[in-house]
Amino acid sequence: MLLRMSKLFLRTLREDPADAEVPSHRLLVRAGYIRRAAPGGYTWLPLGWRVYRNVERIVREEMDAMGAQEVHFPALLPKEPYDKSNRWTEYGDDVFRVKDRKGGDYMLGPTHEEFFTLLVKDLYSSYKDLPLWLYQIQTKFRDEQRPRAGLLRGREFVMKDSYSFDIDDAGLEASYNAHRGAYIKTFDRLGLDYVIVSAMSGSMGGSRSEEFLTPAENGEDTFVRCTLCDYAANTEAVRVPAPPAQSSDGVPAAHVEDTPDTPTIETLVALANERADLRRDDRDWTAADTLKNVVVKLRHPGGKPELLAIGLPGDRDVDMKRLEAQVHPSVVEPFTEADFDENPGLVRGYIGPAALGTDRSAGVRYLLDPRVVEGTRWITGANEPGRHVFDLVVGRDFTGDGTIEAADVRAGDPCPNCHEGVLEMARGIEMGHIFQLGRKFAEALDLKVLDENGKQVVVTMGSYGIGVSRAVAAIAESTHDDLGLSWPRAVAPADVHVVATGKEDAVFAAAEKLAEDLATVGLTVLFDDRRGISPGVKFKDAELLGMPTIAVVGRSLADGVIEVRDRRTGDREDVAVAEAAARIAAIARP
RNA sequence: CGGGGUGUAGCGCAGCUUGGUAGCGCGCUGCGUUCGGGACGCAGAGGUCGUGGGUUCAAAUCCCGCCACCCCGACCA
Repeated sequence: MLLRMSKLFLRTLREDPADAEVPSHRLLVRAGYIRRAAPGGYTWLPLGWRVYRNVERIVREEMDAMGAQEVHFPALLPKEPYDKSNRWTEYGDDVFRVKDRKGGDYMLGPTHEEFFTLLVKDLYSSYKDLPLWLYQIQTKFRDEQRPRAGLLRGREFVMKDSYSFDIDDAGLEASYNAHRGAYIKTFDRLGLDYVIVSAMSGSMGGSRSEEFLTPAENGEDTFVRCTLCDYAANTEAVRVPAPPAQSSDGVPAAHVEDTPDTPTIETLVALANERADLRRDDRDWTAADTLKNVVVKLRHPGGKPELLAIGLPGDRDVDMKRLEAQVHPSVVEPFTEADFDENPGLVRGYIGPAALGTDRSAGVRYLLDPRVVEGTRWITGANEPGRHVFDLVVGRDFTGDGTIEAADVRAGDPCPNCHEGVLEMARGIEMGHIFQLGRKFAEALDLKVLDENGKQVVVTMGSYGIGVSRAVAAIAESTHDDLGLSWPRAVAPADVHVVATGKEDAVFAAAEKLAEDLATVGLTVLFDDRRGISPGVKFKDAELLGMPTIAVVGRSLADGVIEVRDRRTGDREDVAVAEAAARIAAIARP
């Protein structure tokens, strides 16, 4: 394959596009790989499409290699199957909904669990047919609140989604592990650095779930990993280890104190340490001794609002993403000034457990942070302006309706796995997500098969995704340098970039021969055969475009040599003209 | 969803305060020179100034609505 730049549909930009912030977006546009066509939608140009197809091919090869079978669904999907899984409602504003001329409801598929389930139900009915692994590579649509960063978060993107169907949990575990292995091979081949982290299953329900994250400053996912053991998790999935229950023996009875002008945790702690009658003997009070009660509104998919109070140590904040992951598919809304007016039982700044709990007058569900265990003593609001309760003990003086993982996770927190190391935080781009769905969809859509005893058994499913178009951006993000893109060989739009410099016909003839020789042995060659372009421009373009090997035919041809450069390392070697093609082929196909 | 900023030629920007014939650089076309690190001269092409309405003799410029893009925020009791 020979791509002549004199004919290639390509225009590189000398300056960065103004609307692109992250490097992958900036460089893919500047280098002429993609163009924005719609909010959150991009057109692939010839070089970009070649990268995309390489990524897609690798993903497909690994799926085929593991024994999954490729199918292809429409992107335009009717409503009915989603009614049965309740996701027509649960998706809320995140999906594009359209109507046909008769007024029938459709959505542009954001994912396809229901349809895969129905397809299998349509054709299979015996345990002998399982396990079954199906996948597709499909355009998905999601009406993101804020598309950003080019291909990293678009409203239209390509995803490889696959689904496993098994007769029992052991089968699901095996299918899950098979996918996990295939993903490791896929991301290794793509040249992507990645971390496998424990994850929340989100809208899919189900149990075990892991994400493949590519570490990147511009990533949208925050994850933690242990400095000692191999624990890694998305912050949303972190389970805070609950300390052991404590004895409340010797803790004085709860007592209400006047604490004027203490609307915040800081002012409350300061006052408690200043006043002789409140001071602790052994140490100063800290924010961690206070129990903060945060009230939010939950909007359930049907539309019903519910009040939820979260009790957590005063030195922690509620992490909205963690909270939303816990309450999904309900949506969290802030508790506003107007809401306080409507709920006189809740005193702004002084909310305490006495008013909270489903059995109390305010009727607010009250969930506690796991650290707030039986026997711990707290300073908290007394439900009156300017008054707080001291020595309020969990279990003795109040209980919650349950626990919730909504407090923020911080670097330095103890590791939930080994309990010895501490957590460090990093950001990453979600490249893949695998999870065990269990029987949720099969039950909702009635996917059953006969087992060996002739009994109907609900099938258990797994669901596995790779962001194919996102991977192009993630690879660009993690491999570029100051000069431009720098593709791994496996996905580069061409194996080698042959640059002819100068004006001598002999140079262009030699470059032409080299390019053709390389193409003949099966390499894809990007050939800069443009006349009248100064060498500096060609070199800059070659670096921006990022082919892994650059062959310069120019001045040194007079000495019988061609210069071969490695884009990544910058290493240069002079190779005799006669050996150039063989040498380059050896580099490109080691 | 809230706040801020921006929208003028393919790209990057000026012009807007103070309304009066739409500009600069890059890129693009032609001719000539140059030819190993984003060359130069001369001559050109290219814009319903995001969009819809309003004010005005006159709107890129002033007012209102909408759309898009970028950034920040979303609870801290």
